[in-house]
Formats: sequence, structure tokens, C-alpha cells
Amino acid sequence: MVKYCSDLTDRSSFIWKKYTVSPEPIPFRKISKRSQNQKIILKAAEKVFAEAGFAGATTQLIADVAGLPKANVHYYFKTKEELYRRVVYNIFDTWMEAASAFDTALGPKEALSRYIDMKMDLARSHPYGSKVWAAEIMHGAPIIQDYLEGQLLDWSKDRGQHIERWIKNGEMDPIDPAHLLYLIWSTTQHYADFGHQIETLNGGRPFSDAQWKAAKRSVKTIILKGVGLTPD
Amino acid sequence: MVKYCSDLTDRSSFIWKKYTVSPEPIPFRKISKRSQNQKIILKAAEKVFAEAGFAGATTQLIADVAGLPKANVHYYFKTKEELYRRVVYNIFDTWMEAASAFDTALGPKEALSRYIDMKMDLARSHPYGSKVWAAEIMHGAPIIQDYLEGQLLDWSKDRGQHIERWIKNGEMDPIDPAHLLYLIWSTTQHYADFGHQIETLNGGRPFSDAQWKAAKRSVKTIILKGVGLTPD
DNA sequence: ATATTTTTTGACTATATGGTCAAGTATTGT
DNA sequence: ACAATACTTGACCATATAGTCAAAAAATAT
Repeated sequence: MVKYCSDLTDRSSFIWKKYTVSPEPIPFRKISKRSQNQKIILKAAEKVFAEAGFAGATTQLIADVAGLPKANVHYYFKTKEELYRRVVYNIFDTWMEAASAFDTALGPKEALSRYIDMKMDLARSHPYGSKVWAAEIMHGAPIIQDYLEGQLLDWSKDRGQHIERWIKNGEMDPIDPAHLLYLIWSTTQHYADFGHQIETLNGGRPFSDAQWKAAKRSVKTIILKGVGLTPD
Repeated sequence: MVKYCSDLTDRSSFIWKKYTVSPEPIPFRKISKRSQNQKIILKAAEKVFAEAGFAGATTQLIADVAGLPKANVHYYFKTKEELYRRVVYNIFDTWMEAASAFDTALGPKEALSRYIDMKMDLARSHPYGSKVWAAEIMHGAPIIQDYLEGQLLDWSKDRGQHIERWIKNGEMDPIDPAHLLYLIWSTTQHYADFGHQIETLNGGRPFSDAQWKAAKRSVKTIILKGVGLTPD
């Protein structure tokens, strides 16, 4: 699967190779230190951006969470905005990779089922990224607008056409594909973005493995039946 | 329907009456000016908080949007946090009022159908409030936690019990009520919170009346069929 | 060994912003 | 008319924070 915008680390090593005269092997010790620290900072930033918002996130707090002095954060990421960009790009990449789980070669039941599973897994494994994404969209997608108009639109159109084909073939009930996609996105991401509310209504306790399993099951059941498919 | 936390305006006029000796009629000119300005400020604040987040919202910008000098905003609302509180309380009130549309005296089909309609209407009429709510929850509900644990939990439990009764009576398919509620909340609110993304995928144009109608229809169709009911 | 590059970090600065204040204006009560 | 109260607003201040910098330490190349 193609990585669209992240992996600047690898790219910078590539640039380094390109513009350096030496044909020697990549000094991976340095590269590794760079990418290692960047990874730590990005992870901390994702958490802080998710919990405090872009404006509320201070580089000092990000540094603290990363366990580094603030100046060090600015050494690896020139500005807060650049750091934020990278976080947003990363989650978009992750999601686009997962989007391949919507495999139209399979029938509608399997394709939708696997896609929902994948999105639920991501909601559980990447809750901070999901929240950062939600905030980015809510604020008008100042950073990610190009990707919405490009890759996301392309992907949606493509999957929409497949859904329409399934409908024409009588493999599922007629439904506007766009609304079906929105319903899947919203429902699955809700378990990340509104995790706090769900936890509160769950007696203040986070979901157990069994509860996550039940959640996936419930979501799949309603959606599949909702479009005329028979869940297992 | 009871108002839970807003209407400080009315309450302050009540206090005024209480502690003033005069038995004269309420000087509604002043009160009206107060509540009028507060309303303007609250509306501006809702928009700015939604678009910029709590930390990103400046009192100066709120004042500009409201068309007032900043000091005037602080005259009516001591602190930014107090203003934010009021905005959050207002949307919670609005939603709790709408929650009565989930009328369990009706059958499951009518109750769910009307509730979804109501939530979709609110997503359209109160998109800023919805976004502020989403951000509040994503940041751990620092302001509204009490209400989650109180009224929202109570309401959810109550409606959950009714849903379970319907299931026991064979009026709808067995489904965990909590997940059904989450699915309804997430799907409907998505049209507000991710309105920008939806608009982008809609060719950059906001939904027309017809598209909103279609959206409501699609959502209701999938959810009702998803729980074994037959949408009209 | 020594030069060179990369990384670390405390100290510093410029700026933005929440909130205050006092002086003035409008409104209302008597 | 006049006193009292409510509202308006420009100017101001204290603080927080993104970003800089220079000096040193560490790693790497030759």
C-alpha cells in the first residue's frame, strides 16, 4: 500500500543520499536516532493535540510528554504547525491503508463486514489520531483539505460505484452509497472520538475485550441488516 | 420540558426581583437588554468555539463576531470559561429537550423514527453547538462530566429498558440498546460535526433541502431495517 | 587524533491574549 | 430635575507561549 504523505523520515534519508557525494552505506545510526526521536515526539504530539486541541497544545507539554526539553522538539520540527501536519498526515495514511479492507472483489457482505471490523480496530488502536482528525475536520480541514478533495473523494467515488453495482445486481438493498459510507465512518469513529462519553455511560470503565467484540458485532449487525444483507 | 442549566438570564432577573425592595413591575427594558446582548454574545461564542476550539477562541474574536468591544463581552461574562460553560450547557439542554422525541409510549418504529428525525434536524439547525459538544467530550468532558453521569446516564438507562422491553415483546430484533443509541447519536451528529467533509465530498456545496431529506431517509432506513423494523 | 556534523539544552525574546479599570454615557427610578 | 444604577469602551497589564540562539556535548568521518 502506498504511503501518501508520511515517512518524511525515510524521505529525508533519501534526500540525504541523493545530495551527498559519498557512496557509503547510509549512516543509519544517525538516521535511526532522528526517526526514533521523531517517532517519540509524534506520538506525544498526537496525544496532546487530541486532548487539548491545536491551540491548547503547548510545545512545552508535548516536550514533557515526550520526555525531552522543548528546544529539542523544535529542533526536529521547526514549528508547531509542521508537527501538527505530520500527525494529521499520519492518521490519514493509516486510514487510507485500512480503506483497502473495503475490498470490492469480495461481495458486499464481506467487503462491508471487513471494512467495519478494520475501522473498529482502528478506533480502538488509534483513538488519539481519530480525535485529531475529527478536530481537523470540525475546524474546516485547514491542513488536510487537499487530501479530502483528492484521495478521499476518489476513494469514495470508487467504492460508491461498486456499491451501486451491487445494488443493480440485487446483491443488496438500494441505498445512497454516500450515506452508507458516512454511517460507517461516523459509527466506527464514534467509539474513538466519544470514547469518554461511552466510558462514562459504561460505569466509568473502559471497554473490555468482550465489550469491544460485542460492539463490533452490534455495529455490523445493524448496518448489514440495514442494507439488506444477512449478518452471520 | 424542564431547562436544566441555561436561562441564567431569567434566573438573574428572578434574583433581582428577590433582593429588590420595589414591588414594581420588572424593569424589562434593562433585563431585555441584558439577555439580548447575552444572546448575541452566546451565539458568536458558539460559532467561534466550534471553529477554533476553546483555547483557539479569543475573546477578541468572539467580540468581533458579536459586533461589540471586548470589554463588553467581559462585562456580561466574567471569564472565557464561564462563557464556554454557558454554550455547552445550552446545547446539552437543547439535546435533552429533543430527547423527549424518543417517546416510548409510541412503538419502537415511531419512537426511533421521530428521534432520528429530531436529531437530524438539530444537526442541521445547530451545527456549531454539536461541534462544541464533540470537542468537549473529546477533551474529556471537563465541564459537562456531571451531566453525563447524571441526566444523560439516566435517560440512556430509561430508554435502554424500553428498548429491551420491545425486544422481549418481539417488536424488534435483539440488539444491545447502548450500541443502538451510540449508532444513532454518531450518525446524526456526523452530519453536523463532519459537515465540512460531507460538503467537500458533495462537490463543495452544502446540502440542499432535498439532500437533507434524502439523508434523513437513508439514515432512518438503514437503522430501522437494521433493528428489524420496516421503514415506510 | 582531529575535524565535522549532529544533537542537546538552558536562557532569552517578541508577541498574543485574558482580564482589569476607570472614566464616560445612557437608562431608569423618585 | 436629579440620583442611582446599568452599560460602554479605550487603554492598560500580567502572563503564557512559540520560537530563537549560542554554547556545549555527542557522534561520526577522515
